[in-house]
Amino acid sequence: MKGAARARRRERLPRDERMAEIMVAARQVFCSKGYEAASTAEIAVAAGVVEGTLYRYFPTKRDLLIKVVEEFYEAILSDYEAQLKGVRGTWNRLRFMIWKHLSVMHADPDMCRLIVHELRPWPEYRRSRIFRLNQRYTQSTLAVIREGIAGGEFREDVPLRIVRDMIFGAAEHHTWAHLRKEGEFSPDAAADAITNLIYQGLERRGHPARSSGVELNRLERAVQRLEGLATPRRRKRRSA
Amino acid sequence: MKGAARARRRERLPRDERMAEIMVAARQVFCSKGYEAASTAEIAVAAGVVEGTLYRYFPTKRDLLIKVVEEFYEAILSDYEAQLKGVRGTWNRLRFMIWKHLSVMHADPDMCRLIVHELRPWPEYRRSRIFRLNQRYTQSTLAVIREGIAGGEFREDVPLRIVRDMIFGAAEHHTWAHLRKEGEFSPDAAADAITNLIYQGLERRGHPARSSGVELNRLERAVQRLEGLATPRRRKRRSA
Amino acid sequence: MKGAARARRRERLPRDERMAEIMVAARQVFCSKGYEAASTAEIAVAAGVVEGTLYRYFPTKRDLLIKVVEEFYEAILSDYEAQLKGVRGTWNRLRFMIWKHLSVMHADPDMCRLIVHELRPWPEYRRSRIFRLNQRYTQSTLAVIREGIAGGEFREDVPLRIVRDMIFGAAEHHTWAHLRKEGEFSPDAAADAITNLIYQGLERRGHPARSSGVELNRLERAVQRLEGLATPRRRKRRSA
Amino acid sequence: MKGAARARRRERLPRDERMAEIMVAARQVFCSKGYEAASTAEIAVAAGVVEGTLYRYFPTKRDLLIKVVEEFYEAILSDYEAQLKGVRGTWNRLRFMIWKHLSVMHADPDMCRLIVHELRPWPEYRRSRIFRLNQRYTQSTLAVIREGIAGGEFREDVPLRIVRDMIFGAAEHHTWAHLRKEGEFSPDAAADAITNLIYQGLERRGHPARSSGVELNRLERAVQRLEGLATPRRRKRRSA
DNA sequence: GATGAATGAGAATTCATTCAT
DNA sequence: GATGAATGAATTCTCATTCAT
Repeated sequence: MKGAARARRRERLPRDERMAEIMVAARQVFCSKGYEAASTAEIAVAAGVVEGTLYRYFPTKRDLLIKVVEEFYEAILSDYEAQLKGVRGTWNRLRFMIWKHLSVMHADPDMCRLIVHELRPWPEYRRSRIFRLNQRYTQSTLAVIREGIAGGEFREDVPLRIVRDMIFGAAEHHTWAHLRKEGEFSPDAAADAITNLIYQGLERRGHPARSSGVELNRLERAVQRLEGLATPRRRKRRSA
Repeated sequence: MKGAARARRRERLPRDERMAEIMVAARQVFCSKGYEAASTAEIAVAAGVVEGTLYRYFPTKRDLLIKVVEEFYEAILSDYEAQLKGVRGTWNRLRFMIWKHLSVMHADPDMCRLIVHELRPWPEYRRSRIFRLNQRYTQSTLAVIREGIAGGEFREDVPLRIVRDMIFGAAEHHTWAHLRKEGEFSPDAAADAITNLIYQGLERRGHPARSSGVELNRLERAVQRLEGLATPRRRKRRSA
Repeated sequence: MKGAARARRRERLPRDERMAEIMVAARQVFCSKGYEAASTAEIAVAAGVVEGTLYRYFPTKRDLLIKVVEEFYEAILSDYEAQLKGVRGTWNRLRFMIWKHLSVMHADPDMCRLIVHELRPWPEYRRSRIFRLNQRYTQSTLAVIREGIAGGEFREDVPLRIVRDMIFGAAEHHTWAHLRKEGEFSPDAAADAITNLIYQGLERRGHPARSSGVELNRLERAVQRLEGLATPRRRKRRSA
Repeated sequence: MKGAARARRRERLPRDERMAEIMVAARQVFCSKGYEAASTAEIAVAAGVVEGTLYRYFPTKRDLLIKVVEEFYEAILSDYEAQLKGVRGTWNRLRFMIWKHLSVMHADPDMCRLIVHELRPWPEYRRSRIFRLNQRYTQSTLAVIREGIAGGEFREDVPLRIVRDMIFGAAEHHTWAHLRKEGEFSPDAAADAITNLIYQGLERRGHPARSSGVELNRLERAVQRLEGLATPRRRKRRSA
């Protein structure tokens, strides 16, 4: 054992690779035990290095978590803007953003719990890149709402901040049990329900002059859904 | 000095009073420093007892927090049901529940942060009385929605869980910065906006215009069939 | 062994006694190994308690050293002022102070090394009680000099600070090797020599012979004038 | 960026130059942070090399400090013996040595603190070249005293070691606050005061047969000062 | 009922030094 | 000659909880 350890000792890796290995190990340990319960000793063992080596790459345990989460976030957000471009129609675009958000929480509940319950309450969170990445995502979602307003689908007096809070708050609340491994949820169904509720909640109402607006709106939405189906990428995702 | 301390020491209090004193002290310390950072030593000092005494009343520090929060919750929820009885109209009743929730978060951000960020993530939370008290509050809110449905104001296919998640998720998201002392919000304005959005989102559409809805409905059903043909899985989910 | 340790475990002592025991142990360990090399673990073992207990009495290892040194200092200085009262004559009184200082260094070289080499260089030293205790001792010594001036034994232009620096600096320099256990010295002989040198250095000159000093003084003033002409700046300094 | 770093890396320097660069960097880091707080990593960065390179030139961090200090010492002491030759008269020669010592401490307090507080307490100090260089300086100073004895100016029973301790101890004590950046001092004024005190303390006293010795001594000193003024080098320094 | 002395098992972090490349 | 990745032992301080008095 000791011999093996010794042998291992001089397994030199380029900086980037070692860093990646540590981050993989850290992610796994953090996710399975939570930040506090994860000890640097355990992470080091999982990474196949000694504790001291960790500190050559990350100044503190906290920083290590932050880097791990940043990496995760970047991977997640890297292409959603591109994907969004392929989706047409306000309802579909809105649903795409909501569904995407829910899907991430569904696919990686441990990591999301880590972010939501451990990292986000930290004071430094608001100065972190994660916060900014998150803001970008949020803004993209609100941009869709703004398009809806500009296009006349939505009322003009939409309280954007509240809408944002409703969408992301609902997602968080809805996935709560799942993040704790105490329940399940369907990203699809939830995305539909949230999107519908928000959509109808923001919809421009029939002025006296648009008496039949309600039904027309419904028709419009049906058409939009068809448009959405016509978008190849959307379809792929849907069937995934 | 020593004499005074000695004198103090003999201040025997009835069990209830001592307990109350400890809880007051604990609440103050927990709120100002957070659960982890609050030490039993500090709480003991604030309560004017020694650490050992704490353990005569509360088996663990965790239990102490739970008791403190329970007390807070009970005080908050004690009369809202009575108050709700005095409010008429679905919109008003809904707004009352939302506003009440937001007001508590506005008035006592420290305690709410404690609940939301510290206590709720605990595994034992779902078995705690706080959870059940919270459920009762939640159910009361949903009861208002159900009344709306029963009264014909709201659609019949309202996804109640999602509505609940939107309301409470929105409240949480909206007050996030305030709980961290990094921002402010208006309970009134937020309650209005959330209520409006939810209300409109759930509203049954076009009663008077119902007459001309028939063909449109047929049309929409046709569209839905088309969608179903295009993405079989989607349909399955939707009907789930 | 473990059984014995367990048995020991509940050996409860009043606060003062336990504190005293820890300080005795700490003093011994600090003295024999130096501050840095002394580990809290070792001190705890020597004191017969666990490490945690140390921290119930002293907030940090540094504080522990400070308290240990303070106690030592107080014991040393407690009665020297009384003792000084029993000594008559400037030379004797001066010698007493110097001898006392040297004697302490002779008797407790480890502790003195600790103070001189470890504690004194710390930034907090000047705000410590030790510093003030030391000042008091220093002042008492200078008071003797002042008496000598007042009594006409010493010149009136004695540079007190420099005298202080010479006395205590000499003591430190002279005992240097001894504190390092690399040499010996005689407090008596050293006290004599230092006292004599200081005494003669401060002595007022030629009272009886004063009569013939007049012309010589004139001569010297002339020389000083010459000097002043040669190096104007120098003169300025000197007269400052 | 990376390219530049690579380019830099190949900057092969002759052994001496690299060594010199490292020593300059080390000196700066040691002086500003102290020995313990200075990390080899920081020194390496300051020197523009990697840590490993340091160890190609200096076996340990301790050795590096020693070398740095040795270099400093040699530069300081290189010409003082020559300079001393240009100074005439016991008083002046003595003052020159003291003033020189004080001036170094005034000019380079960081380095002196390093020597006095960090390096000198080390066990290896007495075996280091610095110790011997220092001894040489000390001996030169005592040589001046010996000249004074030989010339009849000083008593014959002068305790040389004590005189040495008084001079250098006084210097150290007097500069103490300055080395800690907590105070100032004037090398000129201090040199005058110390020299005078030592001089008078060692002065041969009027035997009965030399009743007027006191005044003559004063005259002698005045003359000596004149001699000092006649020495060109001395004068330069003085007026500097 | 109250005290308060004592526990004890960590856990994160530091950094001089080595040596394969 | 220079690199720079990796080591690894060592250390202070924390604090909820216990239990003899």
